[in-house]
Amino acid sequence: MGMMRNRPFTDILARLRTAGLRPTRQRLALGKLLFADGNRHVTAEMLHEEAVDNKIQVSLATVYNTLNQFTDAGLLREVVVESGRSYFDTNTSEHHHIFHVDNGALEDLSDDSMRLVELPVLPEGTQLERVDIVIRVRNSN
Amino acid sequence: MGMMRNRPFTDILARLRTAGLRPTRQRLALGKLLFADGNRHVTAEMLHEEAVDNKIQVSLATVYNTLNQFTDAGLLREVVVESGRSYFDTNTSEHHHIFHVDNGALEDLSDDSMRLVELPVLPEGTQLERVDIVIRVRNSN
DNA sequence: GTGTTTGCAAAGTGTTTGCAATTTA
DNA sequence: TAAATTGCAAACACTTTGCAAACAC
Repeated sequence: MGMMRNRPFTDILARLRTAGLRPTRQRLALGKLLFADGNRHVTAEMLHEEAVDNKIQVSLATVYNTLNQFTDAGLLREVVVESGRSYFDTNTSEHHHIFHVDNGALEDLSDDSMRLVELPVLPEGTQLERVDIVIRVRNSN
Repeated sequence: MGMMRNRPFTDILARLRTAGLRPTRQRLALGKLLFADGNRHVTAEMLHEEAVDNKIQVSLATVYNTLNQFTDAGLLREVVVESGRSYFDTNTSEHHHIFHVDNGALEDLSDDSMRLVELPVLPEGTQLERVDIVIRVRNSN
């Protein structure tokens, strides 16, 4: 039972080690914020603000670097919904998104609620990297 | 037959008028580049370069402004495939895209080659704005 | 100790904006 | 001539980078 308490932290330590990233104070703290509470979608700005609010001393540049390193290591996935802002998703499995254009909120979509009938024929000499589906919604009032 | 030659230009003049945009030299020239040859996907930078190559005197700022005005007027549609770069599509009907991650090329997908089984249930209080599907491919060698 | 990571500030992208000069109607 | 548009340069938002100081192992 007591072990449960520490699982997130321990988990992150292991994740970083596996990814070949030194578990520095900043990476551990950011990882804790990112992975402790299930699926999250954050921008660098959002995560930095959250870190500051939690009295974690880390620069915005390091947040950017960390998000990119986590993404390269497969711990995060980048989601493109708006030009000029990068979102990072803690859910790296294949799935799609709902994007709220009014407030910039992004949520996962359970994969089974939606699926493509069939993939189109890909252009000659290309291979599929991934299919991105974004359902864009706005407040209906 | 002779009339065919001028159709694109005349068409653009009419489009601009309908959209309430004064048909200035720059807008007409950019519109001609955009709409003369069927469906195109351009960034501001690309269109500006093309204009310069065609001896059309227009500033990059005006290209940006024009692309935004055309988009607001429904003559273009913005497509988000990469954070940090905006693409504009001359095809404003409902359709999806193939994005070549290696070279940044973007192409339309015929709508019938692909379709969603069903839309997910939208969050309470929201309405659908649009569904964006991007098939990301890379060179397979 | 050695190599890695951090933080800052500076530089880099892509895009928007203020305003005087120009153009359109 | 009145109102809209252009072009430039400056400002912007977001992101990356160079390098000295701090840190991990």
